[in-house]
Amino acid sequence: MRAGAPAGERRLELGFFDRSVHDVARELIGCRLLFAGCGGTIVETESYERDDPACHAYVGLTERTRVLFGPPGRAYVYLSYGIHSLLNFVAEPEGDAAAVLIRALEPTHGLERMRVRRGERPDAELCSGPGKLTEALGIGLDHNEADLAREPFELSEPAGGRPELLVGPRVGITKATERPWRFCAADSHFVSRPRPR
DNA sequence: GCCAGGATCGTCT
DNA sequence: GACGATCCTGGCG
Repeated sequence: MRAGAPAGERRLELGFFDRSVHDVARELIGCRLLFAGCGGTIVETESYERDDPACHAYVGLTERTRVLFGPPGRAYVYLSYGIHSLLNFVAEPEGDAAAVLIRALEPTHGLERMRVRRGERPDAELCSGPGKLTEALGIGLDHNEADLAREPFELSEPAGGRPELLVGPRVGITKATERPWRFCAADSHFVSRPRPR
């Protein structure tokens, strides 16, 4: 028995990711993401599909985008602005490139370790952004292509019902900014930017 | 509280 | 050689 999933919680199967990336992004809200025992509840995601100028796979198959075209249920980690590692979950059947960017967590597990990695600051800011949460959890480029169904990842369905969602335009991009593919938990105080309304 | 600017490096042209 | 799916700091009010 590891620390983590209490009895009765369902782990996410790889099949969860083998469908529309937008459905995956929506249903990830409220799920729990742990990495080596650190993490919390997913409260903000964005979806990126292949026919989407903001998606890295828009340019086609390259060494960098290979993982996006690969099987669903893998991690896609890349470096943003030369500084921050951003975590994505690959979705849709093999051959269809798409991914969900994990933008924010409500921290619930491994708080002490996350505070050490992030430095002393309010817990509300531990994981309230895509670069922040990878730093808090200790995720880096080394974890690109990692299998999300295996250690050290641990993904599980919401224990209660799914939270109410807010949907709006994506953040921090310059192309296809109008597509409503950002999903937030309606009642969360841990999102990375003002919630859409 | 808000905003402008800089850090830093993998990837593609 | 340019460009980011970001974050933090400092300056100003």
